[in-house]
Order: sequence, then C-alpha cells, then structure tokens
Amino acid sequence: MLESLYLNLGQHDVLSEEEKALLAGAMSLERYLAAGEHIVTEGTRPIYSTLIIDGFAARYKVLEHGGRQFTSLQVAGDFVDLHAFLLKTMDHGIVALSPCHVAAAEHSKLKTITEQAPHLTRLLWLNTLVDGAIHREWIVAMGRRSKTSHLAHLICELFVRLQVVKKTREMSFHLPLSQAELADVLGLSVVHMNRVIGTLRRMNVVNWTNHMITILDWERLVAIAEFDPTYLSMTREPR
Amino acid sequence: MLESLYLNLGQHDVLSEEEKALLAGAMSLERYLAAGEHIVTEGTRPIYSTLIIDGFAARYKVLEHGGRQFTSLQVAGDFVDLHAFLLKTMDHGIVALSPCHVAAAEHSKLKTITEQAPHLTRLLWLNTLVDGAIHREWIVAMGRRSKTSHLAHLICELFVRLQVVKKTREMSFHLPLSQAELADVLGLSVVHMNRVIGTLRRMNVVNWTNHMITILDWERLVAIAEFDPTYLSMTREPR
DNA sequence: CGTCGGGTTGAGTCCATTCAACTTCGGTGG
DNA sequence: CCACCGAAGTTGAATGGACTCAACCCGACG
Repeated sequence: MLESLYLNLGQHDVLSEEEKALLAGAMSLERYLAAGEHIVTEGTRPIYSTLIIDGFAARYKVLEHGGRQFTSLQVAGDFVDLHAFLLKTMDHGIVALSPCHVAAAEHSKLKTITEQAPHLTRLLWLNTLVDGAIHREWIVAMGRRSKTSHLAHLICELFVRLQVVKKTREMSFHLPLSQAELADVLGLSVVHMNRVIGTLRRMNVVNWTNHMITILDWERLVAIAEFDPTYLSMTREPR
Repeated sequence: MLESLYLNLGQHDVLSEEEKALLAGAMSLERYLAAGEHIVTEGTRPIYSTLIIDGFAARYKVLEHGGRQFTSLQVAGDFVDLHAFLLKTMDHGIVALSPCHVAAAEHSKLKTITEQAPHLTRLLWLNTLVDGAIHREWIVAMGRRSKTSHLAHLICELFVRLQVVKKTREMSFHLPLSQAELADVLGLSVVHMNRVIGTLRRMNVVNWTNHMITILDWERLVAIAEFDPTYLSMTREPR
C-alpha cells in the first residue's frame, strides 16, 4: 500500500527495511476522497499529515477578487502537507483533483521518527526540500518562460515524477485536470490556456486527448521547456 | 555574530543555550563578499552551507535566451543554501546583492546535529519549510496578483522579515536592489518595473529614494498586497 | 430532447514588452 | 575645476501578447 511512498523516498537514497517498517507504523486512517473534495483547509492546524497513495491533488491559495492559484501538484507517493508537521498552521488549502486514495501520519509519530531515526528524518526533510526545488522551478517558469515553454516544462516535470512512482505507460500518462484547473496552475485565463495547449498540439510534440497525454517528441519537448531534471534530485546517494 | 541567526530561528520556538552553542560550533570560515560576487555556483556540490550574517543575497536561475529569474531574496539570519546539505547538487546559483558578511557551516557538522539534536534539527528543517512557504506565496503573486499588488506584497514581506532580525528603523528599511534586479524578482522588463514602482509612489503608500524604502501607509499597503503573514510562521510555539 | 460543463474560436481592449531617447548622478582623469 | 563617462533611472511610442466578452460546439446525462 505504501509502495509509491517507498518509490518516492527511495529514489534519493537507499531505504532500509527498518525504515519502511517505521513509516508503515506511522501511517493510519486510510480513506478515499472524491474529486473536488478538500483534503486540508486553509487556516486549520492538522494533527496529521496526508500521503497520497493514488490520485492527484493540489495546494492552492485564493485571492479576494476570485482568483485561485495552485502552488503545487501532488501525485501518488507525495506527502501533501508534510510541512504542516512543523509549520503547524496551514497557510493554504489542499484539494483532490481526482478521486484520491490517501493515508494519514500522525504528527506525534513523525516527531518520534525525528527523535529515533535520523536518517529517515533526513529523507523526509529531503522530501520537503524537493518540494521547494519544484516551487523554485515554477517561479522561473512563471517569471521568465513563455507560456508554451511553461506548459511544456510542466508536462516534462509531471512525466518524470510519475515515472518514479510507476504511473506512466510508455510515453503516456493520465492528467485529470480540466483546462480551467490548468489555467490556475500557469496563472492564465481559461481561454488563453486553451490556446497554449493548442500551440503545443499543433507543434506535434504531444497528443492530448481527454486527459491522456502522450509525448510524441521528448527531445523537442525538453528543448521547448529547457527542462533540466537536476532539481528533482533523482540520484540515489547517501543523504 | 550569530545574533541574526538566533533571532531568525528563535522567532518560531525557544532556542536553548545548548542549541545556540551547537550552532556556533558548526559555523566556521567567516568571510566578506562584494556586491555581485557569486556565493554558490549552479551545478556544484558544496560541502558547507552559507549563512548571511549581514547583507542581501538572492537565488537565481538563468535561461538560454538571456533571462534571469530570482527565486528568493535572502537577508541577515538566512541560510542561503541549507537545502544543499541534503539536495547535494545546486540546481541554481546564489549571488550577493550587496556587500555581504557570511559564515559557513560544514555539512558534516549539520549531519551530526541531525543525529544528536532532534529539536534543533526540526528548527533547521522548519527554516527550510518557511523558505518553501515564501516560494508558494511568490508563485501566487506571479500568477494571480497585479504587478502593483505583487510589488506591494514583496515590500510587506521584506519589511516583516527584516523586522525579525532588527534590520528596520521605524517604518523604513534599506533595499539595495537596482530596478533591473527587482525586475528579475517580479519577472518584468526593467521599463515596466520602473512604471510599477512609479504607481506605488504616486499612490503615496511608500517613499522610495535611493534604496531606502519608507512605508507611509502600512494598512493600505497590506490591503493592496492582500498580505497575510501567516505563511512566515512567526509564532513562538513548540515545534 | 434539453441541459450543463468543458472545450474551442473570434473580436476588441488593455497590459507589458521592445526600442529608443534622454536625464540624473557619482566617479574619474585631464 | 570641469569635462567626460557609465550606470541607473525615467519617459514616449509602437508592437505584440494576454485578457475579457461572447458565441458556439460537443458529449454526457437526466
């Protein structure tokens, strides 16, 4: 059941059997959510952190005049709010973008891990650091990439992340977001989002039909996106 | 010498004398940098992390066609590359934006802290989590705020962060960035950056003359920015 | 068969960019 | 002393990208 978490943490360093057992012991409260349900609400102080076993979720903030911005996309194997373990108060909400299978890890148990398992602690810490690295890459994309390049970059990133947890097939993966939701990722209007997707399609680098994306020309997509996966820290080495 | 670090970490939770001593013991290699000097280079694998004792620095990425984007601004008391302790390879560069007084903490000593001082480890982890929270707020600003609001938000954030480390005086603080550098923060052209600064000035919410910013109307600035400091986790509580 | 959410397309407006000129100010050397 | 220079800031005009408003299509579903 925690296979995707092991794959996620294990991509950075070797995860021992004892550590897997510790993680399994910290998890409880497995549940299923429908698309659109709120996993965590802004302003609350959760006492456990939520792991996605399967499905898509997103962190978001809402502004006064109706605008919503997603600040991250979370896939299988991701702790959506591991940071709340130490930040305490949620400064943003988290919503399920597809039906989600999740489990919870009580903060008290995570604290015990920090006191008894330094290496596992470092791996969990690292997990939140990769989150930060992804955020930085998004900032660059929003600030200095063309919209087409930004979208290409997102596709590259998602493909690589989903590959780690074995959620791709060949060069395809399932992306359950509507164009309105994607617009809230890139910070665009829905209409323009549609046009940007259109240009990528017309360039014949991706095939994108009812939420299934097939990458037709990886090399070119990477070139358009200027994608360099270094920030995802996908090398297994002592941490 | 480490006063600003103690203030920074101590804003989130009580920092014991033993913990201060541990931190002091981890620091070495104090040095001074000129504005424009590179503190860390993209692609390298640093063996120590750098703390800013005084000055301004920024993380940045450069794109092929000349664009540069800052992904964070670092002030006194900030570890500019604490994340490199676990991420290992730098996926971005760090540059001094003013003359900087810095110190270094060897990664081997940080590792010892993770093995012997769980509470201090959590505080350092937390420090990187606040980094992430700031990144998220920047993403929201870039995606969904107007440019004026984005700049207002940046001013609010910097004022509050500098206040924590006692680098403000009344409602003023020193911001050594040129307009070109600020443009690389907001993701704008220099010309437009100038105009956005102009509108804030004309609104009489800030006085901004040769790198000194005075906030004339905090309430209104906060309203323009929709600034909510929750994400900075400035409450002292057990972590 | 009608409705509704999601996707697509067109037209006009506005915002941000580029290119360009010009100012201000501090520093430096004749 | 001031003449010159370069970096930073400011302003104008024209271009192009992204937005809004609007209409229309389509497939799912009651």
